[in-house]
Amino acid sequence: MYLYNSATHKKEEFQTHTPGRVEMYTCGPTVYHFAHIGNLRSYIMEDVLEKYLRYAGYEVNRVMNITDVGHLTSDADEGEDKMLKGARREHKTVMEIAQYYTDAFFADCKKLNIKTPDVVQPATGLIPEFIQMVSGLLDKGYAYLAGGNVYFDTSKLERYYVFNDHDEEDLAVGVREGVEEDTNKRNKNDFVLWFTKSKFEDQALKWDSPWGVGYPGWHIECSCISLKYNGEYLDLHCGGVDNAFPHHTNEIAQSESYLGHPWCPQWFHVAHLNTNDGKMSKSKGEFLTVSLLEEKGYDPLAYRYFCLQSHYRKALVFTWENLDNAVAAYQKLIARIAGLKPGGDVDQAVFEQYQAKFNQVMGNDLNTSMGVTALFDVLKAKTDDATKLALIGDFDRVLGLELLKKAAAKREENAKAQTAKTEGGYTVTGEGDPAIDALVMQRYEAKKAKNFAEADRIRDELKAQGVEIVDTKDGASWKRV
RNA sequence: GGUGACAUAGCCAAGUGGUAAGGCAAGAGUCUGCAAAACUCUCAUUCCCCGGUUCAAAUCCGGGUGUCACCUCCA
Repeated sequence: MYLYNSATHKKEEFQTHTPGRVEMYTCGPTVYHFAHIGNLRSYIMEDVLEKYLRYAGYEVNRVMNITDVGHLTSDADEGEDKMLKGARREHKTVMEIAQYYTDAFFADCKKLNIKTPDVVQPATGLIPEFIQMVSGLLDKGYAYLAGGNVYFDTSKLERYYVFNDHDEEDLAVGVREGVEEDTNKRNKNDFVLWFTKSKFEDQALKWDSPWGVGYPGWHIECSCISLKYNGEYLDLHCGGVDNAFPHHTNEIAQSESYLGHPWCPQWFHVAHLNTNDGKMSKSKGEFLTVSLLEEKGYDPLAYRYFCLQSHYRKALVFTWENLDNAVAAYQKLIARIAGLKPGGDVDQAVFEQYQAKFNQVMGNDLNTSMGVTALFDVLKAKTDDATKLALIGDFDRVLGLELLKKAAAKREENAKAQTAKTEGGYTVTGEGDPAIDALVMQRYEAKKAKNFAEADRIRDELKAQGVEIVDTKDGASWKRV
């Protein structure tokens, strides 16, 4: 497969350290609040990537961290810990908050059909390992103590800016009001590995360490968790684009300095979900969650479809109109699949032909938009329904839209309609409610008498009850919607 | 100020040098008393702009412009 690699700025053939096996790491959520649908876009695309890798025959070991400590609102030893902020907002302990939002995160993932990673590791569960790594970096001379904190010395590296061509001189520090430069730092981009001194005194979670009681910096957790569960050679690291600098840059600095050899050659960055005025963000206050979509009557999987229609490396603009567009497309797709008749033999030649095409587009930098198009191509293909259903089921192992399941449910719903009444060649089919059958028949009588006002009145009355009439060739059918 | 990504119809988009896929929306038709649903058809001489290379450019090169992101915590 070919994947765009943000470390080299090129599309490259995907390679693994151990043939056939992918060591994959994905940055997980900071569990101080609900994930918004912009956050979830990344997890959806990573999920599709993981599923495609498995589909393509790789064995995948996917690791994800849960940031439940040490995530400052700023890198400059300033501001508040996000976890603590969340806890204070809700009058709960930090650990209660972490558990609550971790559960909420995975509940959202489930609704979006995002597979839980093979390993999920909360940062607070690995403190001794963090300390060991920080000690190692100090021993090797890559870190220094200043003002009570341990910092990573970026000047010790030959190449620190791996994702872009920053010139240290040009980096703006404290761009935003209220962020002060940390004067303990020797270089502009040095970052904290371990805090013992913080400007806020009531940090809830603290651990003893060789440098005093404190807590880890944000970046160390990902390096350390990956090292523990993926081993010394990581194949693929994923995350949102905003993490490329400084978070991923710092991870590389730490990991390679500690290990003494190259660490992860391939980086997969997902672009943001934007609103009309820039990216969706928690710091802006209002944000959309999966629950909110559900409250508004949206199927979370329609949002997944919305994301798949676009490419992961392209900013996607969220508007309700765009989502409605996706909902219509998703529902039509399901309705068309529901119209296919299950059973019968699969035409192997046709199956392989279409499968190869799907494989090719998905293997081309995860072209999900073309992957979705492949579904429509199958529907239009000149082959039998059994083959079409088999292909759709096969593609959906990667796309994760639960197409067969939804189509089967729809088919079942349609089957509930049973012949209820036939009079004078006019057949009313419905879900088995004689009262409604009678009304539909009354409407027919009114139509026959050219009393269209009455006929429309009955249609409106049924609609108010949530019953939809569909006129057919020789009668009418109704269903509850 | 620096760095990076992106720019194709009303919207989401494919396209990786050979003459603009697909989906949604819209319009027309069939059906219908009308509507809905369904089905059929239509819908970019042109790909942000200006140059260049080439028999041939949305695709390659140079120069602009615009949008977004990162340099603060964010997916």
